[in-house]
Amino acid sequence: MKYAEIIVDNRASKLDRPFTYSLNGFSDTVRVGMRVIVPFGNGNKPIKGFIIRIFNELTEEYSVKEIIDILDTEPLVTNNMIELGLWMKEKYLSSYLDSLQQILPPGDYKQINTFVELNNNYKGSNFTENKQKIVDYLKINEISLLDNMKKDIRITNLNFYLKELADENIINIYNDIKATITKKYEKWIKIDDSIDFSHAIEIIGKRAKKQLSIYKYICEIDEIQFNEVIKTLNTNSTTVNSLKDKGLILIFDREVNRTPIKRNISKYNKLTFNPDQLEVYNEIVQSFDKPNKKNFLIHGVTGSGKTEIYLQLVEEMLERKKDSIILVPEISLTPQTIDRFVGRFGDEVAVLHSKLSQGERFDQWRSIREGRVKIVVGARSAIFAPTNNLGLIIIDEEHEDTYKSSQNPKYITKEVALKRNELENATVVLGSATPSVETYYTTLNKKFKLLQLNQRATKSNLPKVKLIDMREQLHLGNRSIFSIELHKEIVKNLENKKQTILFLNRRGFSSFVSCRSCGQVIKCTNCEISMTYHKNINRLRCHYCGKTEEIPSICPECGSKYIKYFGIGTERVEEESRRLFPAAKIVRMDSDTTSAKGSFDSILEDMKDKKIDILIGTQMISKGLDFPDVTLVGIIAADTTLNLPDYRSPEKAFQLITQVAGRAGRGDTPGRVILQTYNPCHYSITSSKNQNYLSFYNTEIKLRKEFMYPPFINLISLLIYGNNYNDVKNVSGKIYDIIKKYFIEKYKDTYKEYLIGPNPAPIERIKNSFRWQIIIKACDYEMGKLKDKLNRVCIIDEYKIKKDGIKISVDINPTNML
DNA sequence: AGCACGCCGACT
DNA sequence: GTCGGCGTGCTC
Repeated sequence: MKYAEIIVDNRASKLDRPFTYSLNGFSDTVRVGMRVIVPFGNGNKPIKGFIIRIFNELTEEYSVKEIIDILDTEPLVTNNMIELGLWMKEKYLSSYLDSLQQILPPGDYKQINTFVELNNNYKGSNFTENKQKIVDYLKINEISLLDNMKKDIRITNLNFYLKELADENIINIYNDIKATITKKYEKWIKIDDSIDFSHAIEIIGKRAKKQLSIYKYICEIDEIQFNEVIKTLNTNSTTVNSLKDKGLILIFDREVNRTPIKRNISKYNKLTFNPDQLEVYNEIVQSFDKPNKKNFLIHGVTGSGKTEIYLQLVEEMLERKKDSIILVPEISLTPQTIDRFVGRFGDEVAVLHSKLSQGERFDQWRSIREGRVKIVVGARSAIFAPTNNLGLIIIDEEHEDTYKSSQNPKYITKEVALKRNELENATVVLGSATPSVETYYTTLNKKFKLLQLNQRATKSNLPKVKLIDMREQLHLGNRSIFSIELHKEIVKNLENKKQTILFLNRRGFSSFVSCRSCGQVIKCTNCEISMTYHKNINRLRCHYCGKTEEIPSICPECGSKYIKYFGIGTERVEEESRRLFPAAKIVRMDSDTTSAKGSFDSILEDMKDKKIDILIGTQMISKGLDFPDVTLVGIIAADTTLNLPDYRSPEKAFQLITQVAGRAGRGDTPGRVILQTYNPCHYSITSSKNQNYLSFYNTEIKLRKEFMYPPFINLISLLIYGNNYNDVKNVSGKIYDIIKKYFIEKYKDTYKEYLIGPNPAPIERIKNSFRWQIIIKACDYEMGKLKDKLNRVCIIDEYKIKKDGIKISVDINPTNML
């Protein structure tokens, strides 16, 4: 007899474990990776399940049920991918379902429905009241979906009565798999013109205020997507539907274009390597033929031509009939990057990025699974691309935060890539101008082979960086956001018809607003975060929950009139630039100006065509952009990232400055960088001035060792959050006490160095949710035991400490500790 | 998370 | 005897 371990499709944490079923009649056809329908629970409700293991002998005695049906004719994914998913579950303490979701095809394209109908030749009457209700319902509705039935007749134990009726042969119950059409249509709304406005207002009535505002809104724009109305007006489908019921709007289906943006991408021709590039390339290619594959880190300065190496490695893979996955951070998944791969390899590339619709994503996934494309370019989740014969994984800009998933499973892409390689015997190549401290450390410890590119590919020199101490500017009487030097350089650049990039890692106009009389800072009422002034909407905005608010004219705390704006954002930089350089063409690029689809691309297009003199932006402009006419980069305030309460902030500051500086002087004219700071002596700043990675690394790694931070130790962050402050605090305390026992045993009275908390998180409240934190420091060898403990305390909730509305997030080696 | 079971109290 | 309400415990 054969049995299968099945993960059942139910999000309850208590059900997140394998259940064993007998395969019985399906033994021959069923395989690991297929979905099945199984009877579950007391009522044997048919639900979906996913097979993760098949075996022959039952080791424990318990009654097993038989599976009802198989949903797939072929496994959805390979065994390797399932193993990868199960590995992630252990590694990052996530649920089975969350981990498997990553490796399964995007979206659920089949649904199971249970139907109920009256038996044609049923006889009988004199039912008890509840049974009569059911029979009456079925007389009207004929074949009914069980789910709908439950909504319509509210009887407790409905299933019990249904079962009795079925046993008495009065009704039939069966389940059916209904293929939901892969999303080709979207719901749209338009106004029914046959009703004039004033009449419509009458129909809506005085009480339905929300409906009125929706109606007015749609009147203005004529046609709009259903979901968009709900999102922008912050309403729900019921409210919108009631307008439909009143006959005022029409809801119709519109076909969605499933082909991802097909622009005319010109051929991107093969470039000739310089000697450095060739050496790196050869070293990697030679390793392909060796039985024990090596992994590599390419540490190459900005503009050293890493992309061309990637391209030719991929080409080599194609010749070997093997697949490649190229990962890039989402923000550098710009048309520029895509163009290079599509321009070189054409239709053989699948591009996976966050702007794809569900259907597009599914199409791409399938074309990879079916072997129609052999190259995948995408953001972090592309590491799960279902390639058939993987040979190479490239992770570009390896140090980027976006390679750490913020949702469960909170995986680290690099680690997943290494695991995939282990399973499929491929090669991993990491690339960065500023490798993460952890990666560099492991590289020096021989986990990767270090390959260096110290020259720019075009032989242009790295830009000269000039450090400006902004405190001195103040002494000189310059209170502008531009130092005298930066101002001079911009003027010079404008005269020479060269392009300038101004970088500031903060959007909005001013970073906070406070009262000069009492010092009160205006904070978001949902989050414990100071609000940012946005001049274009003339309101305050919270960058965490997005809420906007009027600017108070008097201080809400003390009533004084002296409200003042402090700190600068990109909007302010834009305004100052326009004032100082009225003739220049100035464009600001941050998430406020690029929310509309295509605006990002069009700004880059304008930049390329030299329609822009000064580009102002946030992180968004720090990565991957390659414009030969940018000769000046101004970093308005290098300190913004430096002062965050996170052990990684010096590293992030160094990386950001180096990356931004690298945008300058990529063409023939040498580049200049003006770096304005209030901390000119900080090692992050001085190292980035000289673009000296090693000097930064050597200082940083010493500090990490001294203060016990990764890579010398693992950090585990437990975040306990919920709307009730006391519950959050109490649950945090209880968790802490349980873990404390474990740590005291081990470390006696020094345990507080390894178990920190429970404390309010640096951001105490987000969207009205209170947040407490426990930080654990753990060595590699004790991770297994500790994770098991955490799993039982926080996830399975063995000690029954969870409360309704309280959630716990476990993050193994988080990148974001706020 | 459902769902059934068991117990209790209300209503008939 | 029948039903609803609520607490508890289980799901291969």
